[in-house]
Amino acid sequence: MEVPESVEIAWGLRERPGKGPKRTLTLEHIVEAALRVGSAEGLPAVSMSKIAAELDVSTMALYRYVASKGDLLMLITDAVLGPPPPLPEPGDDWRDGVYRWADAMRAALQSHPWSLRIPITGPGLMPNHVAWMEAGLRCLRGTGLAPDTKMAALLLVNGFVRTEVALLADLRDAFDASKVTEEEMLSGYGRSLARLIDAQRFPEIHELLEARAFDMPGSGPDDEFAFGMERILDGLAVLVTGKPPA
Amino acid sequence: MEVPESVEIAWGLRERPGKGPKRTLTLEHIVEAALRVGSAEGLPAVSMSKIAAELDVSTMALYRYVASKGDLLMLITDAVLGPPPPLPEPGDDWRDGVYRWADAMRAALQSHPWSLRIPITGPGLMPNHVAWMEAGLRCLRGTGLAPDTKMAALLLVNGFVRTEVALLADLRDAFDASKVTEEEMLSGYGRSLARLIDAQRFPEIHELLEARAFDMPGSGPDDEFAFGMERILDGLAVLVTGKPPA
DNA sequence: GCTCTACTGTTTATGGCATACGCGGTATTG
DNA sequence: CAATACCGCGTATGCCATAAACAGTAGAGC
Repeated sequence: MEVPESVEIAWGLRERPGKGPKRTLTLEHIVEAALRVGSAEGLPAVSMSKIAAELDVSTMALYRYVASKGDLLMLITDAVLGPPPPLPEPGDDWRDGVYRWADAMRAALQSHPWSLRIPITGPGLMPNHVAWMEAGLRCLRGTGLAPDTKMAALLLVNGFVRTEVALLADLRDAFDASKVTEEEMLSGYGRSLARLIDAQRFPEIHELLEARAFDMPGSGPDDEFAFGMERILDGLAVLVTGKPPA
Repeated sequence: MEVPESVEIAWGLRERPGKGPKRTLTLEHIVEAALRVGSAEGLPAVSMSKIAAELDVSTMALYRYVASKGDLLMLITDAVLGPPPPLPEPGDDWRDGVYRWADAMRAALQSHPWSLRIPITGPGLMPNHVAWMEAGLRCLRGTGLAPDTKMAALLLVNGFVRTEVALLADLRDAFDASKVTEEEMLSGYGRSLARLIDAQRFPEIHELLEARAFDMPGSGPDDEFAFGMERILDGLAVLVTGKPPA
């Protein structure tokens, strides 16, 4: 019944009676400006004033296009996601399909990591969100899973991708601020831990530190993403075939 | 090297020279007050003024205890998590252990869901965070996984739990606002989707809606959590034993 | 053509926020 | 007793989102 206004606008369900003066902006221009601000200065800088300044327009002008800042943020999340990757061919392996789907999502989010700090206010109803959902479901077509199981599986993957990108981005700019190279990010965390922990109370972590688990250069963010995805896909494979994934 | 100040305080590494007047507050009192405000009015209401008012103290007094609001938010996330559940016995099944670990975390987060909107600013260094990590590692002791693999596994589970609780909380208060019962939450989403979608462009979602996947009362949030956990655990089991999980 | 009217972008105002700064007071240390 | 170092507070600054009132503009109907 009550779909938020910005959602209806995004789907083109609101027609404008062309009465008054011509509009100087479009929703797309506004969202683009917001993306520029966010990329340059992070989410806290994404204020109505900054966006308006970017467009050489007064702050309040934006409210002719958007009902509230929250609505604009919803539009931003949709724009960041962008359209989903091409759909898989009918004969393709579902595993490859889901992996590619997740990886494409990762790439999209990673190009605007600050946007992950936007508080989610509900399940996605925006066009790109729905299109991604459709694409994900298509990847799972051959699995024979029940419809709600497919949804749950996609939610699982989606959550993983978001968490992964957010965590990496946080790590990155936490240690960016400390003028450390990317390679030292993890080892910096290890050293911080080592300073706080004593071996008696935290034997497992101590062991981890002894094993230099945080200094290993071999395991970058890409490997971590691949690791998580393989675990999830293995878990789904058990459900699909009842067999181990070879 | 440079551990944030609030982290050092939380670990008790800052000793106070007892010179001046007695302190009227403690960090714990402040955090408790913040939790009360958050629980009552949500994260946006958690402002320094509101917390100070809750304690009958001026706003600026809080800054004698906390370097910034961000630091206070870190303390809040740690308090919400609380101490981890009891460690598993040496002979226990790792699967049960991890599930219980995740479920305990879910319970902790669910009692303060608003706190999940606090932006994470890096890997956890606070006492409870570290204690939970230790507990999780202990659950994985019998698996024989490599140390960094264990970490990756815990991160995977942790991300899932957080995402799941956050999503559920968002759904809940999105539809709370629309004066709808909890049972109608999902079906309300289904109806919104149905209004926006056409069957040609979104055949898979259309099919999902036809199958009434959003109206099924049988699949509540608990089942969804269990589903995700079982998938992840199955995926890990493949890694641990090289065999399917029965 | 003219007027009406809905729509445009703008200015100004309000109330909230985090926090920098400096004050007078207080309890411990020498 | 005096010095010191810390306490809690009041004030002030500069952001922020957004409500309200305003003057200009262009299409609709005549």
